Amino acid sequence: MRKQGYHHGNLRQALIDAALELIREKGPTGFTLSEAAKTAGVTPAAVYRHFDGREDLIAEAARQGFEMFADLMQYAYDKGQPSALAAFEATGRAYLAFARKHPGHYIAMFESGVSLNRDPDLAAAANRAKAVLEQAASDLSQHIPTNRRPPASMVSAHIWAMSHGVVELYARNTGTASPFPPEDLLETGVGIYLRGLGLIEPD
Amino acid sequence: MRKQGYHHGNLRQALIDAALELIREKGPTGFTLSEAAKTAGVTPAAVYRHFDGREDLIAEAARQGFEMFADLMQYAYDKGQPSALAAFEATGRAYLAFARKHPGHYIAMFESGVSLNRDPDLAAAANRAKAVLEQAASDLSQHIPTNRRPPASMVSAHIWAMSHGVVELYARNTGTASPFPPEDLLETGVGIYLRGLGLIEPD
DNA sequence: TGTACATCAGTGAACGCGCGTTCACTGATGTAC
DNA sequence: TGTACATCAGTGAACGCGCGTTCACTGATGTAC
Repeated sequence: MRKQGYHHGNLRQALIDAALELIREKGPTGFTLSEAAKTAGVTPAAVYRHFDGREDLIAEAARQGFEMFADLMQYAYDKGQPSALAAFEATGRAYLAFARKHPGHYIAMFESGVSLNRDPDLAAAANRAKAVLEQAASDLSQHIPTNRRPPASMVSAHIWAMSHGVVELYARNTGTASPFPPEDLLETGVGIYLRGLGLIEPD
Repeated sequence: MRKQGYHHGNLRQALIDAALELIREKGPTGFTLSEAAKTAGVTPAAVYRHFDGREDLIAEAARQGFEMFADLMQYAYDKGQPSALAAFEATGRAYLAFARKHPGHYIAMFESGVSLNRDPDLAAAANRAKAVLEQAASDLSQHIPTNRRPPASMVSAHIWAMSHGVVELYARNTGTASPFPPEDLLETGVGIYLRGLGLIEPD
């Protein structure tokens, strides 16, 4: 344990990490401030030096998650350029990849019941993530004839919904045996959807 | 309050109803056995005359939910006959309608963390619901040329995922302002998807 | 119909527990002179 | 460099609370004769 602060050395981040691990293991319900403190090797009271309380700790974990999430999707989007289609598909894949790689963050972000509006920083991070997907959807929409073009925000909502659904239903070990790997499910689902938009070839 | 049992008159169902209401209001986290008992006008200990404990009560609420869910989807499926497309679309709409009309049940079923395998009756009810959607997907698949036909269970999983995603992200008052009514979102999303399968006209 | 008895749904008190939070404190770290 | 002091991260004890669960009980309902 490297000491870099006064006593513990970055207890703040250690608490967030402990919280994320507990959330991942036991769900947002199972997470307790006391246990997070214990995991970090510290008294529950020490948490209050860094956070306003239990909710604040979860919110900060969620905020960090949204920052990473937005970064990852932005990176995928950029990497797919200049093809609007490649950028869009990469962004969708980044969604699932993030959920799989950082389940604690994902749960804190979407299942912990924390309000995105409780904190401006949290809201900003969440909006940034949403904006990336909307940008990708908007770029893509340019390739659809105007009269057949759904609003970009609707396309983005469809993809977000399908991604989230796949994560919740099939990318979690919830006893519901997944009939297909989640990645395949999302890939094919988005593929069929894009074909429906007339954006990829029918065959 | 009509008395039809010994003292309370169907306390068992009253407890389930109370649990559903509490789950709807406060989430699966906020639900407590004690409060459900209080709502039903009874001592916490009385719950143990009818259920093995807290988990068992939630599981029973979820089971009843899956029964209704399966019934509703089956009804929608039947009503859409003999058109495979109409049956499929009606089934998808029934999904969202159920989630909107019975949020307590929906949460107990999909967000309470209750394992579908803890009880054979619960598992059976859940499987019945799943089977209806798979049947609808299978009927529909017959209209797709064999070489371009994805497995019916995959189509069913796509629709389930999108429906669940719409419910979780846009049909709940989670502060995330829905850009479109959830019904429209699901309707258009499924429509685009079906077009991608070549099952409805491109225009 | 009336009485004695059996059943069993719900009571009320008690339990041990872990929770989130508060508070005055302590003692290691950092800083001014 | 050395000393006195200020800062403040973390302690440890305490709190009130509501939780799920148990237990011996009570008393209303149902039943046998």
